[in-house]
Amino acid sequence: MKIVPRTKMRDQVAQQIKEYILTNQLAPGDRLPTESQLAESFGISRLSVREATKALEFLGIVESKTGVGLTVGRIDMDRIVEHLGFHSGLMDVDPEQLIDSRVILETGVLPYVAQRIANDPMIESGLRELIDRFRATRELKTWIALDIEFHRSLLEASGLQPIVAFGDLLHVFFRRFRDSVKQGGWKQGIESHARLVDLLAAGNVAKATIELRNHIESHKERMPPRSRRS
Amino acid sequence: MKIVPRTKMRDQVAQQIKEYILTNQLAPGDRLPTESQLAESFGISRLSVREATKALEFLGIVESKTGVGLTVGRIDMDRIVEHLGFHSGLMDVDPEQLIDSRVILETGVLPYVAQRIANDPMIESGLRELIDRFRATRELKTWIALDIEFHRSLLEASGLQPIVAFGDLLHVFFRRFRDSVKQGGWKQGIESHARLVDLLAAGNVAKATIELRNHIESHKERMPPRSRRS
DNA sequence: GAGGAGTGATTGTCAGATAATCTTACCGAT
DNA sequence: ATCGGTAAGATTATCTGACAATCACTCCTC
Repeated sequence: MKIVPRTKMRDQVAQQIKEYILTNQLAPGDRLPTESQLAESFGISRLSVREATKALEFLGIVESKTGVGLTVGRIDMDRIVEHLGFHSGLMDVDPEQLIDSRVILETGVLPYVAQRIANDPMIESGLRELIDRFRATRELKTWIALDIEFHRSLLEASGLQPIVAFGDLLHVFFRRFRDSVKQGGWKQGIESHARLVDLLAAGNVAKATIELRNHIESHKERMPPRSRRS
Repeated sequence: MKIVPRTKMRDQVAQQIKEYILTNQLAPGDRLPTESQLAESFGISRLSVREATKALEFLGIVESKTGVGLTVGRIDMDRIVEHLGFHSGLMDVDPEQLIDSRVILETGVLPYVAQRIANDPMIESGLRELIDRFRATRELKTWIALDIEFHRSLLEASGLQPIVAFGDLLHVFFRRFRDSVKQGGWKQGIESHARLVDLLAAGNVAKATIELRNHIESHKERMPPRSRRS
């Protein structure tokens, strides 16, 4: 009788590979042992090692190139977000929570954005250029793309990488509702964005916060037909 | 010369499996074709299918049970966070950005927390119980654990699932510096937490925000020995 | 009718082999 | 002597076939 590996073999292997990287202080690009060496050192077949490495490669933790070997992967948030986004159709997050979370992130960065605008005029001109492109467009499709880009640029303007990553993640969940948002305020949105940048450039963070919060929360009214929560 | 399969076989397979789930509108728990069936329908060997499914399983998109088959997986944010957290040792995020991001998340939820405290006394008592345990402990190790739990409970008290998930993610990045934080204010931290709950219970969000911001930012002074940025 | 043994289906793991691709070193031509 | 190409070695990519482990279900027995 064996208390056996409740955890599957490949998970253990994946864990060991990760620990190997950590204990040896490997940096992205560094080489890992070959599949055969790993298999031998772990005392398992090469196939199990492969399944583990393939899974890790899928996550971007390692990279494998034919004829070269395994290397430690570079961070690749996009890849994670892509796969996570797949779940957006499956997981039911309360739409209102998504909006509230967005409010927290975007209004939270405003003080930092205002400060960086004061020190670097390029940031303001970048945002204003986006608004000009807003006013030029007539197509709904491009308008949506610009809207996404604007809000992302806002987060980027804070210089806080983690927040930008969180924003990307949130956005993926939002895609699910994108259709229901389209009928909403259009020109209204443009002017709101413009006012926001004006207020930020003037250093009026308090009013900018109110402006942005109203802008985002205006989505609440026209988003959830109903939420089917258990 | 062939422009041919730039993308590796298993990535194509993984993509096709994901599309299969989408086009057939499968919900978590629904069964997928067997590995053999997938292999045959894709015209490849079962092993390649396996590598794809194993990778997807690693991400939590599918689940496989011996003797049963493949089923569509349920969302598992913890799993993603676990693997993402691994990158924290590799990617060098500016410690100051981590702190700023924390400030945004935790102060951002305070209005929601205050509102929920007003409606549900259980939330306040939960936080106060944590503080009591703070005062009872003498060990640094448990103190750190409690500190983590307190800040997580704060985010949870907002009822915003996405923000809690982001907080978990941030926390993983923080682990790297945990050692350097330990010498910092100890009793000081307890009292700060206590004051925070008092202010929230009184509905004074503005002062609570200031209290929390100061508390978190106090870490800045004793965190970064140096950052080796390229 | 209920419970247990058996059977089939499916995944888990292994071994071995061949193809594709990259690195490196060697060798020849200029 | 230097440059370029080619061949050999190394390593991953993929396939074939097989056997073990586990689970669901049926059927048989009591």
